[in-house]
Amino acid sequence: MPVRWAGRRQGWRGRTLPTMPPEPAELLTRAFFDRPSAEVAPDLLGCVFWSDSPKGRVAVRLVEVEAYEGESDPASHAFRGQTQRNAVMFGPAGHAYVYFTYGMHFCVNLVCEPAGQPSAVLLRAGQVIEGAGLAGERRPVGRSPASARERDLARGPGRLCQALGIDRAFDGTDVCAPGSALGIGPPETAEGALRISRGPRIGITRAADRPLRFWLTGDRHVSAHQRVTAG
DNA sequence: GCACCGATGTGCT
DNA sequence: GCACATCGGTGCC
Repeated sequence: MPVRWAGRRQGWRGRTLPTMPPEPAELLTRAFFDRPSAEVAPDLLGCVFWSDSPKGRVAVRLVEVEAYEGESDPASHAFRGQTQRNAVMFGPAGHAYVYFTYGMHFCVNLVCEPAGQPSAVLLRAGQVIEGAGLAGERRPVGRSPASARERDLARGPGRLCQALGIDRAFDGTDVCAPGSALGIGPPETAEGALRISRGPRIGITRAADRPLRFWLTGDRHVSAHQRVTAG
């Protein structure tokens, strides 16, 4: 009998895991996301995030995330208060905040903490574990070798959204609700103790020293180079 | 492998 | 205007 561990408030790292079913049938609960983003972020590593469309499902195993806080975090979109663009960040936990950036890319975050306390975790990179064919169709055909193309399918926040077909239409999607176009579940298999590194966030200029980026140590699907390790 | 740069839309200082 | 939670190409090591 599988333990309903996805419903626990705490993360599961360091615990002995029960045998999981082959399909990620269980969803992470809203209580899981109802915590500070810096606590949620490392617990998301190894989890399975997916999108459903008429063409099928694409699922990734998350390998790199970044925590963004609210008014205390100058790098957060919520820092200057609520606008139409960032409204979802000010809503309840467990919803997807999708924004458009650099004129051509989307990024997806999962909102943490209760309504009125804006914080979120940016999903920066993953390993495609289901629907690689569909993900490849959505990504431009490059000249790279096949192994690099597999690695690059969802390596980086813009690529991850492209592979999963995520755009602004997904803004506000409840990832904790069964049947949503976006969903997230616990790791598919007991992975043992994951080796997690942390360091400064990427691509920001303000509060660039805070170590709020988390990634799986040594994983080749992580987006940027793993220069800085602080634990 | 690494550095640089242009493409592009949106939301602000 | 300009800064941006980016990416893919080119050129060089």
